[in-house]
Amino acid sequence: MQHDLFSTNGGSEPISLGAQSGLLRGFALPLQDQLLDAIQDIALEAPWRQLFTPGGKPMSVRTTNCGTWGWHSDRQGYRYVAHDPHTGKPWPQLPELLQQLARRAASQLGFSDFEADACLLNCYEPGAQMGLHQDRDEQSFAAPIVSVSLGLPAQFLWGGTQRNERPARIELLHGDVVVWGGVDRLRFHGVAKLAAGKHPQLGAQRINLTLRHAGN
DNA sequence: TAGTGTCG
DNA sequence: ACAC
Repeated sequence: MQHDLFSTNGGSEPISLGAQSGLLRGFALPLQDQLLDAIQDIALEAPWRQLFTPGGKPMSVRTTNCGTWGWHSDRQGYRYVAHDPHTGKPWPQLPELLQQLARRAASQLGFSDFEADACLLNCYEPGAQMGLHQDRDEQSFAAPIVSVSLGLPAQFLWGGTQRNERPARIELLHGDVVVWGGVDRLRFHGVAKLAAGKHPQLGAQRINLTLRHAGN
């Protein structure tokens, strides 16, 4: 049978962030232990590493990937790669558990049959941040973006399609899932500098999982 | 321009 | 908030 892992939070209404985007509060909570185990396994195969922007500046998050495609950044630019530049091996497999979580979350926002082929994992420690940007390295923008928050709370910066629009600040908590697609697919977004704190499971860090359909 | 530094 |  199809498990009821989502029975606790899967039924709550999304908080609207736009016409085709929303926040699912606590959506991933029923899976938290399994998600944390999966992340540990991924990091054993594909270690956390620091990436650099094309301008040569270090990003403040630590990054790894799982799935067919992994997001990578260096002097050459932003792109998806099939092999981990650090190990030369393919990225770890995307856990079925994560695939199902993403599919279910996307479905809640009206995006049916979402199939992630890329999962970017970003680890934030206090002081880390992510500047406003668009997710535009994927081959098509037809599929939505699904973003899972674990660990310390963060202020999500939710902007418009134009960079000059002032972003809203939305607190994201452990277990929250944000989905955006359609007319909201190219919205600028980011994460404000992470405040100090300790999470019961993750300690002084926040891990964000971004699930995307990057390839064909 | 997924960055930092500077100015109201 | 904005310039680069």
